[in-house]
Amino acid sequence: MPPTKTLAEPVTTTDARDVAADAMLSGIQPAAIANLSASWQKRKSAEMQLMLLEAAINCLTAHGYAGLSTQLVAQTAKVSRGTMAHHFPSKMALVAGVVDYTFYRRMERFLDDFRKSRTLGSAAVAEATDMYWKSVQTREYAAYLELAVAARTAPELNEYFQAAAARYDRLWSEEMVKSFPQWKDRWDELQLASDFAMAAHMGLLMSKGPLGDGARLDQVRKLISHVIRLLHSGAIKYPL
Amino acid sequence: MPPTKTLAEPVTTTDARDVAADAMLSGIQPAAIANLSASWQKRKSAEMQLMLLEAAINCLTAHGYAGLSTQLVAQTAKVSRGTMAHHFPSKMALVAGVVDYTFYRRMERFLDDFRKSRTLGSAAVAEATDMYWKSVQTREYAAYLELAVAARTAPELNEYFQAAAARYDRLWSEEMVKSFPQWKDRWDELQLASDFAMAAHMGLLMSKGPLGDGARLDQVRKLISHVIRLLHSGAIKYPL
DNA sequence: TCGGAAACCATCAATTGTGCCGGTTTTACC
DNA sequence: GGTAAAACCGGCACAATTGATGGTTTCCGA
Repeated sequence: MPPTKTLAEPVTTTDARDVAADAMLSGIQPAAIANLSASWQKRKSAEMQLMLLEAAINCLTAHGYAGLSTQLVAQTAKVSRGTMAHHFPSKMALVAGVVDYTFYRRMERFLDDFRKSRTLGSAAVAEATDMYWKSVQTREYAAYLELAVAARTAPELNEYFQAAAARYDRLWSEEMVKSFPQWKDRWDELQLASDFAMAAHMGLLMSKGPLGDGARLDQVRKLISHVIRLLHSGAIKYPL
Repeated sequence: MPPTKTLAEPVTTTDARDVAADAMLSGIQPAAIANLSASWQKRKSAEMQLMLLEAAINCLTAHGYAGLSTQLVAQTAKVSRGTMAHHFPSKMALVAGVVDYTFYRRMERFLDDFRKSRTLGSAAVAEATDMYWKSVQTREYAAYLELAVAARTAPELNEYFQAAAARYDRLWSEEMVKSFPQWKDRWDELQLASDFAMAAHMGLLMSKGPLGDGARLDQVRKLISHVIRLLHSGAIKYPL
């Protein structure tokens, strides 16, 4: 197969793309999603778990980690609390499930958008940056943010979160190398650009309040995008 | 006087600097701090309030907003819960107090450090950036982060937080203009640099976990600093 | 088909958090 | 010097949350 082509080519069918995404994502795929293709009991269980995880994400984005209670999640998912206890024995088990699920969904959604429209050269960098900013404004990312902050002060959650983040980071790195072969020989620089994009966009999201969601926010967004392009073009040479 | 020396020099008196800082900070100074100079009863009340606010900040940094309880704060401050209720009738009143106090302390601490060592030209920009990064790694900033995230999903807190943030932003802008007169005629650019610094450093702090506190983190930090310098030197022209 | 496992639900006990009250000591003011 | 106010303390009642138990229905596999 032609290794340099697999990327620019819009791929033949959506199946092929899904397969590619699955191959990339299989490393962090939650068990519940895999079990969606099993039969009745396992499938029902998987569907229920996904429903509960979705409900938990909704609760997280709406009321924050502080406002997250098992009662609220069960109520949002419209199931009894006893049922939820059957699938997630403790609150921590639920939160851990949300961590894995959120990382997975975030990666999946970004890859889906990113692979759909594939431009070439430096324009691809700008487009990827825009897409990342878009992905940061989703429900899943809001939940991720809550968990990331909560993990800073909750030792048990932190342990689980860090492990998941490390797996996610490894996969993300692979994807970046695969998506930007022009940068392949300058790996450190690509990583720097990626790290910068993540940090800056996260901070930008959190600055939405003070910056007022208007022109100021947009200027910072453009600056971030500009910097990433400068990094890509070699105008900012590495190491600094 | 030799302007390049002011940095190493421990300044004449602390009074002169404090007065300058007070003039700048008086706009957001909490009542409790002002009342520190009153007599007995009012002073005792102010001291108690400050003690409680400090205890609340400690609880916030140690257990997060989700783990913040009035019991824990009272226990940390080593006073009875009834006493705390006398000074802060409700939990919300306490949190509101922490918001004001945190903003004030953050500004005060940065200005204190910043005014102490004053270099000139583009070096001042780099130094200010380093100082800001340092200020982001403090206890007060951790508490601020918790409140900022919590405000995203707690309407009542959000209202209070936004108002405080707006006041803080106004003061910060004045300070920037005063501190970087070279930039005075390019106000939009200075504001952009300031907004970028805030957002990027906040994101960087939150990325400490995934980035592992090592070389990767440091590279991003250097990149941020570099961008701000480019902005200052005019190498990145505005508007973008 | 039949025994067992899994999905599902209602409820209880224990803990914790918040707000509010009465009561005591200390300070301020006339 | 005496009265009122404020600083300070302990405890109660109410609500909310978590984990765990008992019991019913539905589905899988031998």
